[in-house]
Amino acid sequence: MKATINDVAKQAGVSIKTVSRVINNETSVRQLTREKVQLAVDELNYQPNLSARNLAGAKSFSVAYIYDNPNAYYIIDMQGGILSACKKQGFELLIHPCDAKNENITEEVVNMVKQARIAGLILTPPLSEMPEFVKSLVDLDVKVVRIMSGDVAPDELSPCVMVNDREAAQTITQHLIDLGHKDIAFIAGDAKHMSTIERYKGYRRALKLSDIEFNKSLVIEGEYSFDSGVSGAKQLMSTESDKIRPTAIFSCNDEIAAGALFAARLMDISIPEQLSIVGFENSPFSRQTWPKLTTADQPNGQIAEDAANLLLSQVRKQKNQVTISQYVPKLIIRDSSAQCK
Amino acid sequence: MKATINDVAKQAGVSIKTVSRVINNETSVRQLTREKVQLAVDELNYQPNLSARNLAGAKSFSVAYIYDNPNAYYIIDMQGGILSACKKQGFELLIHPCDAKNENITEEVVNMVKQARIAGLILTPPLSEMPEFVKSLVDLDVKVVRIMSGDVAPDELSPCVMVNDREAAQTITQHLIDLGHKDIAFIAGDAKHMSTIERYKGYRRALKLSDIEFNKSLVIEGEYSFDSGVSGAKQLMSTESDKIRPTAIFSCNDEIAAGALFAARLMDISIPEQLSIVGFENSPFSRQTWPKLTTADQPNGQIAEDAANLLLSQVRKQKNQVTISQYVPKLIIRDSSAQCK
DNA sequence: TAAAAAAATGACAGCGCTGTCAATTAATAA
DNA sequence: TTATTAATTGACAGCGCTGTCATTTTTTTA
Repeated sequence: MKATINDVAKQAGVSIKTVSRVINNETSVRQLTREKVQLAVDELNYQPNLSARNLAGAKSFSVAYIYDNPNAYYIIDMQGGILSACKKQGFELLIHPCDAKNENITEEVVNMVKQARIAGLILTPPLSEMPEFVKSLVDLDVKVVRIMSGDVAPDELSPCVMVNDREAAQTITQHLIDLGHKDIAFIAGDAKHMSTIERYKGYRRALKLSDIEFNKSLVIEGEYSFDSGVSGAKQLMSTESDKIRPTAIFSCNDEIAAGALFAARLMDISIPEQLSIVGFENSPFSRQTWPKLTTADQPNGQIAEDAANLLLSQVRKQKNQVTISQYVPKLIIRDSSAQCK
Repeated sequence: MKATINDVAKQAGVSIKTVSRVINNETSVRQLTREKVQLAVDELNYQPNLSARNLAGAKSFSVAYIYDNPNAYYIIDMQGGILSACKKQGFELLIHPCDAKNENITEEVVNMVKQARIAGLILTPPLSEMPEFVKSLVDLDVKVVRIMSGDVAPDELSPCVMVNDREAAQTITQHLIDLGHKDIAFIAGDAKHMSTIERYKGYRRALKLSDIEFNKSLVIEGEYSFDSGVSGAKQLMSTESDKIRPTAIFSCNDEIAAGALFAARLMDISIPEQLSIVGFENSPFSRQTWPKLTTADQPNGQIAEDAANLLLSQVRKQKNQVTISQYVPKLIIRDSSAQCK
């Protein structure tokens, strides 16, 4: 039924070993031979059997995506991107959801890597931001690529694809400043997340560059949740006598922004007329609020595919082809931000 | 390093074939022998090599989840449930996102099934609701289990796990009726989706059972989107002279409900005082609106695990163990529905 | 032109398991 | 008890591929 390496060898008039060499892109095959084999491969629509390869070979053709993230859209996008890269290169993708807070997570993942003879791993936050965990994996005989928040890799543990939240946050804050806002509040996400820290840094830098005095009372600690946005905005917009009320709020993600939006409405503050609110992430969410959120978008699928390609080139010990290793989320101006009056 | 079947055989003092029999749970192994082998398996923490099994055996240990659904939360839940069942039974899960509207989808999936020697497939809406597509797959040498909306399987093509949207919709409508509502509107999701049809049926039945006259002008055709909710609600609540304005809206899912919620607020209609709005699905979404949505919840992870277990028992040709094959989403009363005044 | 070195190719074992079928052992019938 | 049948076990090939190493062919050097 399905063509095997034997069929190809016969068709091309060479030994199966030569076919193997061609499909593995090894050197030391004459150009002419290579073409003959390639022709047979195409004619028979031959695709090597993954099980056989994994069984016979020293290296494996399986990589895994380990994830723990409450944001399903993020995961799906990432997964799709990784899968796309794997498919193109004839690799198989295993997925492994897990709980970053679980004490035994390292053991769990190490076991799974050994058990399934996994050649490479892709890690996204928060897992990619756990150095001990990453270390344990890198020490294994497995390649790792991390997707992280920041401008450069924080260490040498593994190659990284960076998402420059800082710069994006600076841009989005600048957008508010350009609209004439001076009293710009910041509702933070989980303090432990790199993305929160980076976005905060970008916010601060934008203020500084425009010589706007930083006001600590405008910064609210929070977490990446709707409720955090609600309570944050309430706190910020309360009409206590001596407090500065912001004219704009930078929410650390769209969920927080949505919460802030609602709080505002509860308090009869019209958006964006009386208050500008911006989010971050461009989740589907941000298009379903009213008004639609100004936010920052990152091409998660693309980032993931990039990371996967990077991983696969590692696994195959190819010379690293050029890789864009930093992405800057892009400002998307929608309806929740407006000129400061 | 990792224990193989040979190690186990040596340790247990039997042939590898006998070990194979034990791990495959075949009959015709003496109880005593079975225990000896099991002991060795446990001691060595032996786990059979999937690649070898797939290569050697007639049957494969890979199943796939084919999906096309805009709702990432749904996919992630399903995926998690399936994965959990697979892991427990030593199967491998491949995932395959695809586009149901793609003309070549059948060919694409058939190829992938053949290529990867897949033993079984899980299908969710909308793919599970495409009879031709399902037929093509069933004709292959592959088991299929579908998750669908309805009370009983619509055909004999494959086993199904049913989600009884109709009954749930009836319950949720009844909830509105119990609150004194009589003019209950219905904003539909995509007309092609079984779930829309079923939910509509449930809505109609509830009205009928309470002898409430059905009013066609209270039914709005729509799709599963926020915008559909916005425009639907606007249309329903417009103050044209001769139209009946509903006191409650049944939205076909939470996204529509969120849209309706916003439209209501735009029109200065307070929820739930002047208008009750209910959703369906219990998406994370529904907790992030204000007020929080009354909705119907289905345990997607559980449903998926169920479906996967059903599939695996098929694949392994075991006698079907008992399976719950119908789930009824459960009413969750939150803040968006209240007594009719 | 012959010898040495390098490049290209192939023969073959074996990865860890399952399927087939033969051999052994236990259970039952005569 | 012995013959017959059934239950249990094992020997061995082979799934489709890669790794090793030997062989052949080509290229380079003397």
